[in-house]
Amino acid sequence: MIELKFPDGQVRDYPPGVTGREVAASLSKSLEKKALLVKLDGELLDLGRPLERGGAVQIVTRDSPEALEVIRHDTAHVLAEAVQELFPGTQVTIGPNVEDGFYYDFARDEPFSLDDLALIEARMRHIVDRDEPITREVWDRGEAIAHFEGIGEIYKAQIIRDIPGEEAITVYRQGGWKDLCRGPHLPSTRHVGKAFKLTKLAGAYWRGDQNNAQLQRIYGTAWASDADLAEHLKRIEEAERRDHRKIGRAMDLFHIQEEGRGMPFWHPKGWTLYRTLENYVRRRTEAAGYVEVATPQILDVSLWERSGHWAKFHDSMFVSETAEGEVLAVKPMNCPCHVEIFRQGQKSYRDLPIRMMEFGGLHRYESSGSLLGLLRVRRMVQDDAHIFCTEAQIEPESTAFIRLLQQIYADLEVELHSVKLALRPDQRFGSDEQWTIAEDTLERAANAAGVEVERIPGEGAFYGPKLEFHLRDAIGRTWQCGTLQLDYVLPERLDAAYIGEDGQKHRPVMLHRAIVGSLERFLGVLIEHHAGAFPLWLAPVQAVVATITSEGDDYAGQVAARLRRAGLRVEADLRNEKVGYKVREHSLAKVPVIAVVGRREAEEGKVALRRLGSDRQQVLPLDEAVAMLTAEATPPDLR
RNA sequence: GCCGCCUUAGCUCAGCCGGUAGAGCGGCGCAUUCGUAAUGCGUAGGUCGGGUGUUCGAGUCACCCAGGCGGCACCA
Repeated sequence: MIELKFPDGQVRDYPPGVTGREVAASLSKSLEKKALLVKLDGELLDLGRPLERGGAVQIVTRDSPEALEVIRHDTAHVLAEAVQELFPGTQVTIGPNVEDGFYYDFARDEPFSLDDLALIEARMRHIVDRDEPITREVWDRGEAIAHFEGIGEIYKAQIIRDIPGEEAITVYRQGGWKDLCRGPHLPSTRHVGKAFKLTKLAGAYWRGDQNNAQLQRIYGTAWASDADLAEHLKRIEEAERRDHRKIGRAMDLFHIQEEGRGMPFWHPKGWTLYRTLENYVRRRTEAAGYVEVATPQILDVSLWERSGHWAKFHDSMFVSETAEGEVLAVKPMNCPCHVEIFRQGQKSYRDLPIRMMEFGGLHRYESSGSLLGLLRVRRMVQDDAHIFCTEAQIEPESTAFIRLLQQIYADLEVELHSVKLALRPDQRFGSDEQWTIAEDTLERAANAAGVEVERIPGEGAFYGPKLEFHLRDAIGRTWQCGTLQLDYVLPERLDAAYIGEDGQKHRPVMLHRAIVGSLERFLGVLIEHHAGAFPLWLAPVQAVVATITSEGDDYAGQVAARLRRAGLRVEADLRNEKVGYKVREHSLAKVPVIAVVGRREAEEGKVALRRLGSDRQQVLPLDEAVAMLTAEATPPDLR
């Protein structure tokens, strides 16, 4: 007998080989009906899988998060079956889950069309209705390869070849259709349900390598219930309305045109926002002990050759040749320039750390397909700084940096999505010991600032590991904004040195760091995060003074002048329009405060304030309103 | 760069099977002075991303190019 322990603490004996289904049935008829999977000691198994040993057992039903993952994965299988029924000759490859859904990559010469998606969805529903039992089989490796090659599934055969020798090869039979899969799966296709939708069509490379064949990826979303699906679709729709490109146009912040792909034109309001952010970051950074510098936009290629960037990145640099035959490269990053400033004169260990900051305008020739609004551009300004320090200063400087970043993100009310630690890449400089120390130092520094990091192998820069601070856009894509990178290489290549306590020359360590990253990208995220409704201190237009009739014009002018003198960005709306119309218009333009003045306010020396998103009014004496708004419009670091 | 889709007035979008373009908002003009998310009337805007082809005739079909979007790849 094997001993199974249930979540409620109950322990029961069962014969070895009992299935999850039988266990569920032994508890209650209704549980047997609802059961989808069984969990044994944390491992999720098919309901029909014989249990050979005892342990903590749990019957998993539709409403559990684990079941949802399996539902999504099974929906991908149903998708694959439907595609192969409809389009014979199409090869299947892989179909993993992603956030909120799944995808499946197919190899087929002819591309799928959007119309095909509807067709495929209909067939998927049909397969769900057919209620095909899903069963697990363990196959011999050689037979499995022969089978999949025999039916022309070369990708599946390839996958089997790459499965480590000790692992079992499992094939799931779904009606008459078979797929190689680790599982687990639902008992039958009926349980997949119909709360799914195919959402997008895309190209994707086999094994993520652009040298390989391009496959066709179909994305879908799947949920445990129709209500969940509907809610998800609604969320997506709402998120799309927060798209910074739409809001940017509606608020007249910026535009991008064909002749300057990836190079935003900032309009007056957008530029006000931009400068407000820039000045805020500048103050916080200076207060943290940085010095600001400015360096050339375009430099002789020899500097980039010395730094090593020319060899590695010249394909993504803008280059110009002069009439005299010099080759100049537009700077893609500031690091070498900062090293050159460091190298001027002689530096002592007493000077370190030197924290050198620049709002550096950069140009990078990013691939055409990667450009995206403000989030991926070819022209950007980074809040770029380099900290030249000693080995011993790396950790405290790193921790201080992360604290500064946390402070700034908190002030801007954005939420950090994740922090990644990009570890040594295959091609790199430096010894393994050096890398181990560098990686561990960054992680310790992060932990000291209360940040948990996610280690990602192979993603580091060639000169050192990096911490990446990721934010999310409206539809959930993540974007690296802040970064902290450890670099032993560039000081060496560009011969940066300081005189140590011992009177000898030493190499400083260089920390590359940015908090908002590129102002363009950060503003893109910020616009989406706030849906254009910025906190008062950031809003490009902070208040509009709106009259009700022309009799309020004089007083409105005085109110606007008072607010402007107090430093607020204010517009007066004296147009001959109904006040309701003005309120609507400025609300749509996301102006945080509308100050309505009519005869009453004029007579009493007051203003009626209306906040964006609220329909209540606050009637205040002008002095009080000015004091209140001024306080609120003060950037967080100046309060 | 690769795959797919899209590209019509300032904006958002409609234009079926090919017969030389419509709406709403916005703009402009006039009237209206009206207390918190759209006052009424009038009026001007486009040759349909660019090009080539098919056709008696193309926004509508085909092809090429460009840009945008969703992915993939890339991201110092």
